[in-house]
Amino acid sequence: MLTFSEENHLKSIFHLSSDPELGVSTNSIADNLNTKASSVTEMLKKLNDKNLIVYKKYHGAQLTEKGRKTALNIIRKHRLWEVFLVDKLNFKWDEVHEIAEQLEHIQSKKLTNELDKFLNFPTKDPHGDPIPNPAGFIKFTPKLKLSDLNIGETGKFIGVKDSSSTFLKYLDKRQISLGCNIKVLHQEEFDQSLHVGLDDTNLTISIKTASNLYITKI
Amino acid sequence: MLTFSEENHLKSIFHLSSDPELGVSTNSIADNLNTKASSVTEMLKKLNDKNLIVYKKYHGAQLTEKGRKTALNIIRKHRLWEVFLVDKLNFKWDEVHEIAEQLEHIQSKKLTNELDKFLNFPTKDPHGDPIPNPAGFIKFTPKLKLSDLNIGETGKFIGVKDSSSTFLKYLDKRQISLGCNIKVLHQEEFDQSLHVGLDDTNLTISIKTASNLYITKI
DNA sequence: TTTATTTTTTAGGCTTACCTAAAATATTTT
DNA sequence: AAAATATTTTAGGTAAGCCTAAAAAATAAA
Repeated sequence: MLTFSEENHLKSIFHLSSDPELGVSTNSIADNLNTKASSVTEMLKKLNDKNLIVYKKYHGAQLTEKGRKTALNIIRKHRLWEVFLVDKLNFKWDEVHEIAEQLEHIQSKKLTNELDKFLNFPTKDPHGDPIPNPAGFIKFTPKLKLSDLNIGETGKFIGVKDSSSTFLKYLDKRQISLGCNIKVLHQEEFDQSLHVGLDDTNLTISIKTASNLYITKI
Repeated sequence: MLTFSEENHLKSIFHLSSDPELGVSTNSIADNLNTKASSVTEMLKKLNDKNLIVYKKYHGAQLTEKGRKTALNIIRKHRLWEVFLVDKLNFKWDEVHEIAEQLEHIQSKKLTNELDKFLNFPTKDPHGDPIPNPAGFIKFTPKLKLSDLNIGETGKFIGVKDSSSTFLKYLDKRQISLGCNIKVLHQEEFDQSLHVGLDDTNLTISIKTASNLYITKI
């Protein structure tokens, strides 16, 4: 049985592992968890002793298979609870993260699996992120950003990079919602902002917004 | 914001307060929470400083109005989650307590109230215990035990005193379930065991079992 | 109403998970 | 490759929540 803090560190390492070959740096974990590097160092030693990560002084941390499975189980719970909150309890997609951060630590295999069944085995959370299966398998879809498209191309909006409540609410306001098709019509030279077509309307979005929208080309 | 330990102490004091005039003893709380008296003393001081209880050295603890409201909110969450687990996720009534002990600490007013709505505003948990409303009001029903009935009287089974998984599973096995009517037919002189009528069948139950079944006379 | 027993509190320790400041190591720049 | 900078670790400290053992107070028994 792991503590909340141990679980949070594992989750953090998972999210920060872009290249599984490279170690995740102490500072980046500290940033991610709003703690200090010295606290992280301490925790890395402990997780290493528990065979959840491989940690070499001054060279960051990598998840072991056991650690990865553990992290994915926490992420599975987090995302299932998010689906529950949105689909069953009338929450908006910008309101669920904090609560899921609490719920993800609840220990009960049966609970997780029954919840999964109750929700009809969802494959994505409300932000478009994939939900790992009970065995810890997760299906990644290649992540193209809207800003990567060329003029004239169309993408289907499948996820957000920034999932802050601020950004999510902004998308709501502009009626940009998961699953919609976005066609890049034109790019302003001055500030790189994009004119895009969405359903029957046209709108202008900043390059910053565009680079936070994940899409698949269609 | 209270810690889990603070919340558990408040809940414990609430459950142990038979007479609201009398203080709850340090030892009884320690027993209830599986800790030691010295740990409880420490916590009582802290809860007293936070105006959640009134604590006088050597004279136990009593909840203040604020403490009572806080305790009832935790109990509300606990019981709503129990209903959720049984009604929506196929849990049995003997499987829900441990998980609800975890879920009761989740902080989100909106979550609690939406869950309440989702469950159709239940008034009782799966063991027959009343669910406090959002304002912290709880409706107690007078608790008569089956063992209090006279021969020939009938009671409706409305709750359990002992809610251990062992006892609950035993009741399942004997098909004694919440809401059923039980008529006391005869009492053995030798061991006080009761012959009772339940639906179309007769069965014998020990006096210990009978004194753990709450009923209302009908 | 003393004495014995039980209950509760105090004193002092331990572990976890934080922290700051200083030292050690790694990385980047010149 | 030496110096400057950035990163990471170590050393030492704090608060919460637990513990054991001893002291103090309350309660029960003689």
